[in-house]
Amino acid sequence: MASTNNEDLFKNIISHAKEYGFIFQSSEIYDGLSAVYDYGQNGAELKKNIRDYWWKAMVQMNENIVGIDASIFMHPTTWKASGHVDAFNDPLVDNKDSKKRYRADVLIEEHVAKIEGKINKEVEKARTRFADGFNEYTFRTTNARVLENQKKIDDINLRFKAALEANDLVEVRQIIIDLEIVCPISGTRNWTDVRQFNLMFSTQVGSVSEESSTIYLRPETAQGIFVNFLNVQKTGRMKIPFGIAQTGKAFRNEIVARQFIFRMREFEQMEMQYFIKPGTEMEWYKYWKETRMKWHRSLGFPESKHRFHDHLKLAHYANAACDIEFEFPFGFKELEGIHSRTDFDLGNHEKFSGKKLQYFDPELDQSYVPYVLETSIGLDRMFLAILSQAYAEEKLEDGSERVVLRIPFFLAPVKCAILPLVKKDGLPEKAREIMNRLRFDHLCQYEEKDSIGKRYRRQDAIGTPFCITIDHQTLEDNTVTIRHRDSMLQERININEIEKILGEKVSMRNALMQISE
RNA sequence: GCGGAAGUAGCUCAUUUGGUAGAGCAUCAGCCUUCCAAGCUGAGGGUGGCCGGUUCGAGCCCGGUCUUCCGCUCCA
Repeated sequence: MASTNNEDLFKNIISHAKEYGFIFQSSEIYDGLSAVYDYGQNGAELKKNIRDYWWKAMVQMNENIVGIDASIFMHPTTWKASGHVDAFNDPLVDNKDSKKRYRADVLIEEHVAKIEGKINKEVEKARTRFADGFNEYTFRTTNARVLENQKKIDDINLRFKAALEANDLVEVRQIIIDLEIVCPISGTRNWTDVRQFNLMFSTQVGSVSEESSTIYLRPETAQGIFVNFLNVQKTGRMKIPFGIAQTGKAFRNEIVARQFIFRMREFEQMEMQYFIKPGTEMEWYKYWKETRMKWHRSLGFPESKHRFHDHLKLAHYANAACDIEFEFPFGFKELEGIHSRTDFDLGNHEKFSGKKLQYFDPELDQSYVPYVLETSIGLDRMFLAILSQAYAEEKLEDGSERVVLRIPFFLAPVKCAILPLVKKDGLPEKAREIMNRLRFDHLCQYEEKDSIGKRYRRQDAIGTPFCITIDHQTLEDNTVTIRHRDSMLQERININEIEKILGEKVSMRNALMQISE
């Protein structure tokens, strides 16, 4: 049972998640559906609590951030404007010998880079030869070998661009063959056809197929915010800088979707788009990097578990971008992205919709398209991060073992278990009384079956922070024991103190205070 | 998608040249009443992932298919 390495550990976490009602595979009775998962009774609670914590940290704690809930269906032009129709298509090609898959555009770009390398070598050689009298510009524009290579590059780029624009995949393959590009692994030119993978799911609107039109399930929630920028700004009388937050499902037809709920075809995002004055983006980029990292750190996990990863290669819409990575059992992986999106999105929506999406800045006495700073976190990934960090297999002093989920108290699915020590002598009745008081504020569980030790372990396994046990002494002096999940220690307290203690311990308040410092 | 491994009860696994499926834990009922899992008695639960082939006979051999895990790749 005990995990000896990270691979075992991850497997055990997955089994634990299923065994205790956190995550089930979708449509399991039909053999499941690849890369789609369902949240069970405890998973749904944990997920909701994470979402709530994010929402409160972003919307409730910031006067200038408001939340919306946009639809999953959007006008198809949205995705032309956002660049997803074009940029989310990767032409892929396999080498039949090495069985490795490559992006066709990357193969061609790398080939071009090689030729550029040749040119640079030529330039450097000349520089040493001519010493002081060397003029790089003249050399680059007159040297025969340089010109020849430069023409090669220009020709390739021209041909490749034309092929992409015409969506001519046969031509893309022909380019690879003509350039005699070989697979770095096998060294052969034995390529399959180039295939296109559209990462957006499409469906039909309209009941009759002839009248229907194709629309997409959104691949990101952000566009629902951009198209509502003016609605919210005007009706909320928002002044720049201000933010719009949203949580919701998004869909991507991943070629390879794996690693449990880390990469799913249907997933939930928590995004906030912060609208700012152009030119201030680096300032806000820095601010939100720090602010979002604080949020992650407020969960009390070891500092070494999080790190920033700055993007060198930027997406089509960004001028600066980084990830907050978390060390999952399978390594450091992206949890949240922070992107400076410039005016790319609003600018394009202006272009495609013909509507002005601008903000009048009274200080500057002029209108502009705001710049956007995005924070985008995967809720399911956050769930997995918390689950894998919380999961612990412990060896106790008496030699026995327990599995405990050390979930931060305020995120735990069940906050408190009410346990009569035995199933008679009026203890169940007393326990029910307490349960009926606590249920107004917290999700509690009442359990009377099995030995008390077994019941404690079951609560540990789902991460319940507190167990209230009613024993014979309770009937005499109105006291109970409260047992702490992490230390397994017990205290005897008066029944009237339970609500206060529990209220303080499981409150989100402490964490929120930590991030607003 | 490609390559490798795997799929038998809710979970972990057994059934060894192919002869019509078993254990522990879990679940449920009853007994016991005990502050950190594994006390006693009994019960339910499987068309062996699915489809097909070989065979008198397939959980076991063969083919296909689905799903999961690992590697390649991408992203939240």
